Amino acid sequence: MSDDFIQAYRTRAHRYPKPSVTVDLVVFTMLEGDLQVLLIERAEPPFQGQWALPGGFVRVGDSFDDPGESLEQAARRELAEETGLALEDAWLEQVGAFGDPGRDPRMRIISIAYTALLRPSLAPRIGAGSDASDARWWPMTALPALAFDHADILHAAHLHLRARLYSSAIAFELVPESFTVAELRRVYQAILAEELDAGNFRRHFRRLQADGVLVEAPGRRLTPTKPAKLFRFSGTSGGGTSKTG
Amino acid sequence: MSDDFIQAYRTRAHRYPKPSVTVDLVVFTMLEGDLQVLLIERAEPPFQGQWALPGGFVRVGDSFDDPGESLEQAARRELAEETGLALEDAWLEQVGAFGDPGRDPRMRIISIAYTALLRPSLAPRIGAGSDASDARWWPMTALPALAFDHADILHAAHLHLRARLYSSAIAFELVPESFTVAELRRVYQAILAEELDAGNFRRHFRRLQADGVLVEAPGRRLTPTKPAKLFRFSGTSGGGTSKTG
DNA sequence: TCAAAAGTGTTTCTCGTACACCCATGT
DNA sequence: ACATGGGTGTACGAGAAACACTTTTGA
Repeated sequence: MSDDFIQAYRTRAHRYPKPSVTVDLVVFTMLEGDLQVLLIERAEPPFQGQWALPGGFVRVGDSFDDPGESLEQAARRELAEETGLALEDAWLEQVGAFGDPGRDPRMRIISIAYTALLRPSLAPRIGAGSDASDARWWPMTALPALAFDHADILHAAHLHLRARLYSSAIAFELVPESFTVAELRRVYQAILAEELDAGNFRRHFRRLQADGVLVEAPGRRLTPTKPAKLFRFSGTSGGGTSKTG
Repeated sequence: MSDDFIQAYRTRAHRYPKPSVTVDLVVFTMLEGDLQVLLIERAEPPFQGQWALPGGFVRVGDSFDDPGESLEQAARRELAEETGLALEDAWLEQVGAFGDPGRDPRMRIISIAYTALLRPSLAPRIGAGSDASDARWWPMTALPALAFDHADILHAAHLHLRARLYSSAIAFELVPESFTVAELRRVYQAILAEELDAGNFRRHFRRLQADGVLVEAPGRRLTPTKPAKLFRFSGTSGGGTSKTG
């Protein structure tokens, strides 16, 4: 195809106004037995002082040499920037696009939402720790009012997580390297937001063990009462990603 | 918030180049016993002469008076334009966002993919009928090479459909007003791309009937052999939509 | 010794799967 | 009469759910 054609096309396309495109992140972790989300306190209007999902603009690139980044790359970059951690292998999946006019009062912004899971061992290192930080974890059971349409996005992300809990290796992302049956069960309970029968969950656990997904790990976890056996995830996958780019 | 602030923000945001945003449609129907997709033959480069998903730019609106359209509105508008039919109540769900740099060789385009279902009674009215048309139905079992990353999008849409088959009223969208057990089964089979045991499917059907989802309809379907009972979907829902806007 | 959590077992019900079989009809 | 597809019944197994129970520890 000719450069002329490309130029003509671009001119035509530019007649239509373009939206800004951002990625928003719903970062979950397990803290204090609760499923928690990372939120940022907004320092500027609109919604000044309210809490919002972390996120930022997708880098598009304006030259032939700079093609810009993919949506998932943008999400991973934002995740690294917001948490201050190197998280190349974090679990990340796209939730969907949110683009209602008026969702941002300033201008038309279409946001691609991603859900990420942060291992609980890393979670305390962001927010809550440094007092100067405007980022902190919020338990799903006690969320503040959210800016923009972020409550909708968070809700969709939670549904996404729930839907994939049993068909994906999600739960193992929210548990220490070695974990007990009860610890994994508490992750399931936090994601599903309902109690699970300990005995029945044990059988589910057994099946995972029989399938080779889980194997025993050395040592015991000292609990308030009876010490519990330890297991670890034996999956070769380092954390899957989703359909889009 | 002040107009000054908005203006300052917009100026800042405009420093970054913006992508174009489109919606792409994966329109399925049931024709000749096969699941089929609506494709458009490209008249211009790039990918001239190849087949692609229908779609178009999201109307963003550039003034305060014109807020533009939502993503779903854009998808419905394109659906109506491409099919030439009034389809306000068609089943439509978002699949996800596709935004890899280079997916369109001309410029950075982020596309929000939607899946739609078109009743088989309406399907023959577009494509194939008028010889001047560049749109036609393609069976999923014999697809042509697709332009851009549309093969990926189509694949994701098919997965989406499969995943929601049993948890949504999808199948009833692809069947006549009254239908037989075998007709519904063939829809399931087309979507799942696998054979289903007729007897077992009948039991699934029975459950739907017991739950009040399906009710008997008057008359009989004359088949090559034994006439079959007719049923109809008794759902009050006119066709659900999904998470985003 | 008592509470609490780890860990085991049992029973019931539902559902998916496989498969054998009867029934009605056009050719 | 017979092939074809509509329609029915049975038998097995996996797994969800409810729940009673034993074991091991710290306090």
